[in-house]
Amino acid sequence: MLDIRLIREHTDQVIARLASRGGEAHLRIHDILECDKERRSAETRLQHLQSDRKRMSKEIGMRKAKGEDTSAVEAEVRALGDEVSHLNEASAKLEERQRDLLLHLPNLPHEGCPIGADAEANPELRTWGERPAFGFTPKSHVDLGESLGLFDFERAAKISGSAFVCFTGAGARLERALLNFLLDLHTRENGYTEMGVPFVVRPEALVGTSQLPKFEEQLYRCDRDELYLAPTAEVPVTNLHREEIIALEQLPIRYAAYTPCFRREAGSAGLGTRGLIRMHQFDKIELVKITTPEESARELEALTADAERVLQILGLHYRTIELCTGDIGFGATRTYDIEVWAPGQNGYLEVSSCSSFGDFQARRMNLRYKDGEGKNRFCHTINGSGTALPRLMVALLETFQQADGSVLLPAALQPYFGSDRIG
RNA sequence: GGUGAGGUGGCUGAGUGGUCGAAAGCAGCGCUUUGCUAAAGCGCCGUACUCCAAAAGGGUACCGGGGGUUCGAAUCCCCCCCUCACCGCCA
Repeated sequence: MLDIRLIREHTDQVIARLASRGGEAHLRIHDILECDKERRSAETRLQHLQSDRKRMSKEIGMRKAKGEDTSAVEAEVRALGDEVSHLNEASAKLEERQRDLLLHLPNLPHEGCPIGADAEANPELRTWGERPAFGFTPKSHVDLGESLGLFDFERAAKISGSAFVCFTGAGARLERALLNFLLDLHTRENGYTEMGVPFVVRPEALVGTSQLPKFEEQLYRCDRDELYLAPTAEVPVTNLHREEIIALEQLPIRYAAYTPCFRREAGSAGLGTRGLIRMHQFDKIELVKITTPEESARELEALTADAERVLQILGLHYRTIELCTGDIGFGATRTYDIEVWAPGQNGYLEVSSCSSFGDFQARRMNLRYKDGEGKNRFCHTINGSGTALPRLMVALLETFQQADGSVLLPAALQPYFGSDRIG
């Protein structure tokens, strides 16, 4: 959520930066300012009336204590009370409208965020490793999975519908090995605290991290209980500290958490295709940081490096790109995507999206810290996948497949999997 | 799911329908005293919004959340949420 004062005082810059996203968000600024103006004027009038009422009521109290008759004043205040409640209602409505407008407004892209219309304009920042060469035509993970018995899409569809998977035998073990490997890496070597969080969350939490109110159709909802299935661990983990004021010494907070992620993927391209690349449910390790404005840029770089390290240790070729203003997510102010090479797809797959949100989420969830001068300020929040599991598995299987159809696992994974190869 | 107890400022903890944004203590900040430490004394010490060009300074709201009664609610009434305890059910 953007600060209404920022919008009020730097209107032109806000409009310009929102416009750089494309879309129509910047066109709503005018309405928001109008609403703000109306709201403040209503509030001021209301406060004057309340002040009068308060003063007169006190007077009634004092005069009653002296045994004087107060019926005339009481009638006067009663009339005032009606006016107060009307104005109060009007002012509350305006405030709600303003909040709703602000909640639908995306974050401002960071000054350093490259300007561009769409994904085509995302600059590549760096690559690591090289595309593996094969003496044969590399297979897709779908074919490898079939011949090695790693997963079963048909039976998953039988129980849950399309775009779900059932990991079987060695596939299930590989999934579990990856989870443990990733959590151990981030907690033992990269300095994150492991968290095990609920997978089902209240709407407020989703408003906090900005999946709601705008992206409701992407979420699985449990109507009876007003709960949603978490689309990413970002939601439960970042919201752990909502409504809190954190002591400066406790920052930065760094969490790593495993959760399954549930996404309806309404309208997504590629949902119908077979394979592990886009599913309604998938496992992910998420890295979340809560920090100060001063440290947030550095912490984003460090978090991105922590995610990249996963691919380096596994020996997987990848590239890191930065999302341009036209492609960056709703709440993000700056985003790096890490894309791993998948030979069977002959293309890169996004396995991690590392973003800084500035104080955008913190404002929504009222997450603050006490600075050196004892002032309460909004925190900055950062998160990124470290990493998504199915696509990592795709890259592993496709990269390390052998001519005989088996898959040789990287050394770091072998103790977790309990063997050096599949098949 | 049932019953009971409770939710007050950073913490502990008072609070009569009226002058309560809220006693007191602790913690924190500043000053004084002291050779230093300790101690004592005095003062300051919530958040959000809003008015004023800004500062200074006003104002309003907030005692878990939302409604209601009243001229006036932390205090009375209703609904909800949360915490704790016990019971039931259950992995």
